Amino acid sequence: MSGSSIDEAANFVVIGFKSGKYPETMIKRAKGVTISQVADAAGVARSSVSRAFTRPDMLSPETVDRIMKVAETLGYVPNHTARALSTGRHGNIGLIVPDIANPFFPPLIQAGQLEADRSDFCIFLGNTEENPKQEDKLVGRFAGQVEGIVLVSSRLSDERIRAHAAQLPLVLINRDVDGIPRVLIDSSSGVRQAVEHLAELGHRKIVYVSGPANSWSNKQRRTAIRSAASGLKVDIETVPAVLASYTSGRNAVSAILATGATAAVAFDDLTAQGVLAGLAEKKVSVPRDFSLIGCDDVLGAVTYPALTSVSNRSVEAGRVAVSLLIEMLQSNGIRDARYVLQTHLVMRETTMALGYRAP
Amino acid sequence: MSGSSIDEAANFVVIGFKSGKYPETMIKRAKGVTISQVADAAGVARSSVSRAFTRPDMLSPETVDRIMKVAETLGYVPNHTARALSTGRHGNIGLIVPDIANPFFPPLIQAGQLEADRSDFCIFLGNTEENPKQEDKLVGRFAGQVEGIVLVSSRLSDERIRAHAAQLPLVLINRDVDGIPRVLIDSSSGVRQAVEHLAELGHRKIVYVSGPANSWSNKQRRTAIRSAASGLKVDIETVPAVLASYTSGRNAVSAILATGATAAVAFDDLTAQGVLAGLAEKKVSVPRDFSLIGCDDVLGAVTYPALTSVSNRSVEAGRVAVSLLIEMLQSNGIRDARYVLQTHLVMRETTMALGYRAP
DNA sequence: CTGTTAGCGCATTCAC
DNA sequence: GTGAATGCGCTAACAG
Repeated sequence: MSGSSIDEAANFVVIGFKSGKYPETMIKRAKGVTISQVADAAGVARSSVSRAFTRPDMLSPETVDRIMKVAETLGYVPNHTARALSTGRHGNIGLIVPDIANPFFPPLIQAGQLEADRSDFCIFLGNTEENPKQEDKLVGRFAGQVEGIVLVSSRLSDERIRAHAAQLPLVLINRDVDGIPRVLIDSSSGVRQAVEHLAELGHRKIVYVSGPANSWSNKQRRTAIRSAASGLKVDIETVPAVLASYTSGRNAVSAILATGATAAVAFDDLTAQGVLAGLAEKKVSVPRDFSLIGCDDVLGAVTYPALTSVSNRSVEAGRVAVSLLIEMLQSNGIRDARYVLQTHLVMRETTMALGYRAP
Repeated sequence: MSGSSIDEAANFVVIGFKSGKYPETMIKRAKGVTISQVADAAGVARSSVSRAFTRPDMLSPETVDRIMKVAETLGYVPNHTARALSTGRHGNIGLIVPDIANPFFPPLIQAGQLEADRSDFCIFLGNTEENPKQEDKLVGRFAGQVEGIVLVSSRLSDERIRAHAAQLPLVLINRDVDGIPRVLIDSSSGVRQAVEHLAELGHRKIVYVSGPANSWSNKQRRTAIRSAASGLKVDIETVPAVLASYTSGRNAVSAILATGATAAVAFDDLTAQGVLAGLAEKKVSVPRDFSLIGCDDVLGAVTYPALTSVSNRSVEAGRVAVSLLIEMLQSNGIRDARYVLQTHLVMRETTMALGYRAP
């Protein structure tokens, strides 16, 4: 293994391992049948073979048929790379996210993938680990081989984003840069509903368990909560959770209870889940003693008690962004589009009327 | 919008939308600075520019320096596609998974991505939606532009897998096809520990809430549970859950309780979470009245009560598979490797000694 | 309808 | 150490 990185994979067991090559039959890879070989075998010009695959309508049906048959038997498959060099179009788009492991993104990626597939585009996936430098690097690396890029929750500065947009078609998700096509998930609408819901239930003091300070969404949510509360005779207190995570939510519980609030809205579902655990530790029952609402609805339906949360629209965001990008690519036009997806409250089992509590 | 798919995105609001082109400064894309332009500007031959980027050691340091400087100011960036056509290597690998939205895969993808990045490879992501035909299609589409592919939990037949492997380097995860390099996550070791753990706690009747019938992992886990139980004086009953999901777990609860068992091991964490919810509905307290163990450890740490589960090793699997593939690519050799990653029980809060229960 | 001719941008022999 | 030619596999005018 010559000190390869695989060696570092501690704790594995190699059951079978044969070094050396495969038997003759397996090592032989179809080393790329070219268009010329097909042309020769079919007795036509190379361009006809090309046409048979790209514009069959330009050829007589019989010719197409014959070429296809020969291609089939020869095992010819068009070389995507060569085609791309010639046409300048490779049918690939890039999708760059900050953190695949965050449950918010996979559905978005999936939806984007599906949409790309509908137009026969392949997806390059990039994960920036929340690192702007890595993001820059990925965009550069993708640049040569994708026709456009969807940047999700970019951590780049507006300047860098503009710079990249000057190089190739770009669509943004959850980032509002003027002049660059973007789709925004407006969680404020859902957050507002959350506050109204809690107010209706009789809660008069609500705490917002905040998320990462540099997050666009966090800012948006905090603002929305404040503005919603101001018209409703309810007090808002903010408790920071440092990171958007389970543990920080759990750690925030003491501070939350200290405020005397009877309900909380958390920056996201992970944080809410942490709060839930912390509350249980302190024998505070949800929703009987305390109401809790999450955001992004990524865990709500699969945990117990089922978490009331704000919908995320990430599926639509992924779909619309990719669709928008492909449309730009195909029409070769750029449009200053700004889609805003509204969210709403998804009611489940973690909220309850205040009156229910022993007075 | 001419009836584009974006129109179908119900429930969105377009706040700003200007059709037409960008102002001059924005529509002008750097239409690809070529090696020739750099050569001219630097007063050298095209080949020298090429060398400056690929084999700087073949040029005098001053020349390299001058070329690089010119390239920089011109904004030249090597065209990946053209290079690929010329060299036959494009530095891309494909990663195909059945379902990105399943929380089991994202960490695996992330790890693979990270590993690829270390060797400057880009990743094509494919999502098959659990559909073999889609998987076949993706492999074909990728074939022209990746050097190798990692197939995760492939739903393809052994024959199809072999056929693809004859076309390009392939590495399998959780699929045991002889002759194809593969990395397997052996959940049986962890499941065995789970049974032993429950036995030590005094449980004498355990039910296995099974997963999808056609799943390699499900088969493996069920077998492991049986064999572990046989040496420990504990009874195993199997309750099917049809799908590996929250709702099917929730629906299985009646059947589970009907067996008279005092503990359960679920096919995966999602199912376990469903069981947890179903149990709570029936006022059965976990872990006081009933012990529960999940599999894959994807939710355990972020839910309440924290779920005892079997580790998944998906991160290592992704890392090792990609590393293996890249090694194959670079050494141009194929090896019949078979890595088996052992799992173990991760104890949290959903199991408890039977004796604790009121007798 | 189909064949001919040029490149796409780069890496890579060869010479010098 | 550097320049000049050739080709990777394919598409796209341009003729016929």
